[in-house]
Amino acid sequence: MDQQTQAPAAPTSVPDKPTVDGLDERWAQVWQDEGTYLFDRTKTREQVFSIDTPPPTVSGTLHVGHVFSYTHTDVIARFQRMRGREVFYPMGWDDNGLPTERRVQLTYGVRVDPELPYDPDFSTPEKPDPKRQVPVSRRNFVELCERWSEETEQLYESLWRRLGLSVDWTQKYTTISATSITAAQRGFLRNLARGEAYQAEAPGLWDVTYQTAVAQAELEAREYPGHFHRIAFHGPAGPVWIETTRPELVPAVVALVAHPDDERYRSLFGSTVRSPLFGVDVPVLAHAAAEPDKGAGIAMVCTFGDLTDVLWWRELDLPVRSVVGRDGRLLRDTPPWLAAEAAASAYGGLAGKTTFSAREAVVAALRESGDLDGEPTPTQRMANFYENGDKPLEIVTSRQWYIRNGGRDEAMRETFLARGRELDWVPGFMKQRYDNWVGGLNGDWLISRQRFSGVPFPVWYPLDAEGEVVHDRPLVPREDQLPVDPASQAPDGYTEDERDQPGGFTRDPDIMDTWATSSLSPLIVCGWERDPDLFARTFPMDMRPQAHEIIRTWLFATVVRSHYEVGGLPWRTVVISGIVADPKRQKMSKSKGNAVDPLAILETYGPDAVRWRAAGARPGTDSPFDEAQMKIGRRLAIKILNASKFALQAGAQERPDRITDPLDRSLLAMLAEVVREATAALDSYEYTRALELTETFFWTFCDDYLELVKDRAYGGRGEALADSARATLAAALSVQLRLFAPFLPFVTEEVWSWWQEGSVHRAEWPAPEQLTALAGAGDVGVLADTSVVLGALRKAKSEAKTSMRTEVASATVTGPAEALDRVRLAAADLQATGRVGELSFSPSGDTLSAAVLL
RNA sequence: GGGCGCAUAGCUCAGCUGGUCAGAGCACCUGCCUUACAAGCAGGGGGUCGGCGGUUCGAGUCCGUCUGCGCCCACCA
Repeated sequence: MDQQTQAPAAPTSVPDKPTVDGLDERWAQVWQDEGTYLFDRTKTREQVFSIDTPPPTVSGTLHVGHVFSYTHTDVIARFQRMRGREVFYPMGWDDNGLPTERRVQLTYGVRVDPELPYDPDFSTPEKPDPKRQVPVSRRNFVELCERWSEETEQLYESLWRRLGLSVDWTQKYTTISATSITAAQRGFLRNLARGEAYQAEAPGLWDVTYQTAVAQAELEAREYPGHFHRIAFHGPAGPVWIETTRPELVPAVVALVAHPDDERYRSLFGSTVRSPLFGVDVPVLAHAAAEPDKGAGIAMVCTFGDLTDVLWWRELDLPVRSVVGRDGRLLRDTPPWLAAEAAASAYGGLAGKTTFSAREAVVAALRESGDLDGEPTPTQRMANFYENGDKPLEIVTSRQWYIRNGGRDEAMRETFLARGRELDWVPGFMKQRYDNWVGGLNGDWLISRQRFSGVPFPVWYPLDAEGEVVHDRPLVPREDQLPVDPASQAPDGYTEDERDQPGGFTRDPDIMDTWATSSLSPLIVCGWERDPDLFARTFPMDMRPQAHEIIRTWLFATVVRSHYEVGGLPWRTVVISGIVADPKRQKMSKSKGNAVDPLAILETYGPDAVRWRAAGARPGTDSPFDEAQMKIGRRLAIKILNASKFALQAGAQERPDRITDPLDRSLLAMLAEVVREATAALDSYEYTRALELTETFFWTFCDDYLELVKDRAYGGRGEALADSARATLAAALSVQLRLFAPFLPFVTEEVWSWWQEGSVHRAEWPAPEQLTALAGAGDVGVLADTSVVLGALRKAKSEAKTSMRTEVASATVTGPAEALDRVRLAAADLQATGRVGELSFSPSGDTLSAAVLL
């Protein structure tokens, strides 16, 4: 215990009218000037608490949901810092990839035309028109992405400073920085060298709007209106009717498939039927994945209409007959299997059409040929969409890069499920999401995107004498050459003039998906391969806070990458935040127009109030946003100012040897228990409980203890008893300010500055042992029972509709003898507070109460 | 269709391993200018803990089941 034994000078800087307004700007500045939250990298791994903060994407805006979840993390960070851990708490911005591109397209009204040359004098359109986007060169576009990112990042940082996040801003990172690119390329090269990354040409989900492949984790199933069409195929024994929602794919048919046990079609298995309009002969096959009660029970397999088609194509060894191109239109050239005159002419009317208008054309032709039975019947079906797209995904065959994640390997999947079990999940049930996702993977992780802004694959390919790309001999840089831009740098052994020449080289055209970079966030921030000393002090990290909707992406991908690079988990604990909904329980989003601007809320109520409300939302629990709640937090902050002012003006002094009064000791015994429980709660990330405990105690402290002790502290019963009260006030205030500090950093810092040295945020977290030592044999029951009697006195006055200053002629306390003994210990304080003339005690019954005569 | 979560006062939520657990805050009502705070203080009313079964001496608290709500995943014939 390092309590002072001499009385310190009386506090002199307590304002007459304390206010919470303006505290945020003042203290944010001080913390920055003093470097209060700078990370001390001389500390060892055991002394460090490291946090893998989610980098918000700069493609959007920060809303109240972000404010809540980042506050949760900050509460933990502040707690750990006060407990003596050196907190490694960097902040990142995700300015990489397609989301940023989308944002830039919309904001500036531009689109990339890779053919255009760079225009150094380009300026964005005055009034962006999403319908008529201005074509710009790739380099101009990437510059616009950077410009957007920088502007947004500054806004984000100022909001976080305003909120009081205790991040070390010197550790800031972005996902498109040279450091991040280097890490992403290094990680990829190592995955490639170890065989964890591979390239394959295969059918995959494709967004025709953005013209890029899309990963399983970015899918979203949505309802999509369509029509069932009943269409005839022609067999030896007459027509075979199938139902389809995609008649435009009839030219791509490769087979009909029914369930092997389906009596209706059993006789057809092995035979051949002819497609309508195009007259292509296709086999009728049996496969267990066919569902007899879906549609007609026999399905038209087109390569490719959906993922089931891909399954049948693979398992039944069917040919590829793609008709939908990357732009979502039917191929302009007539495919070879439609070379016959009638087929070619039928296809001629479809070539170059969108799938939508091709469908209309095919339906008209089928109707005319008599191969359509009845009229199409409307249906709602589920279709896969890219989560940011608005057209259903097509399946297109393309060459892509993958990282093995267990999606095609049972044993590996089990490995990653085991990693999930090693991880400490808060709350525990969120692990289910991870298990569900990993268990349901149906392919490896697609990491390549056919886009412009992002981390390029550090890969070139040789071109043979005919100028054909030799994909199976990729050329890669050495790690010490990273980061590389294969679009402007030539691989070793080649010169730039050999680019795209026969016998020369070409670059890999793709960039990595943003998750391929952000999945390395723990490695990037901890200095993997860049700063081994930092890495040793910070990795594996202690905590990953994140939202539950990105368990399948960010969390899982990070586990995969870390497993490959270091053979272990990237962090010990993941803390999943809930969602902030509007008062009607709708999820907040900008598109719904119900998103609340966090800056306005911060300005109205102050950051402490907003943080208080945020801390009321437990991990993993969704919480409605209710502005009325902010007022309560604000009131708490004001109360802390006023109560502290009173305690200090009453002469609070840290003199532990003076604490002798039973009521004082009772208070400290009670507080010791609060500290014990609050600390345990915070240790297990239950910050809400810690706040509740602290707050409940604080209100008892204000309403009962401060009132009971007022007279004595002012010297009403002599200096010795006054000193006991003053020393108790000092101890209790000091401890409570520290308990509140993680939640209400501004107001606690303000009060701390009135009478203490340094920052409360670098002060030592209170220990229950220190308080129990001060409390001695203090009995929590003394204050508790005295409060009961005080309540009876107040009730009597309240019911008499009279002032609390009213004199009480006499009061008789009744109850169990032990309780009466406890109240006796505080009788003098009770009498002074309640203005009780005659106080008597009469043991009876087992309920403590008081008969009051005004 | 598979999984997870939630259902306790008008509102937002606590109630951990079953026995002072029927609570808190807000809202509401009634009072009080009490020199820390009127953006305050004191007091008060208000719930058969979603329904139905079961285990138990005893169940918001455990089990089953049903209903409703939310989320994650799957679902293009």
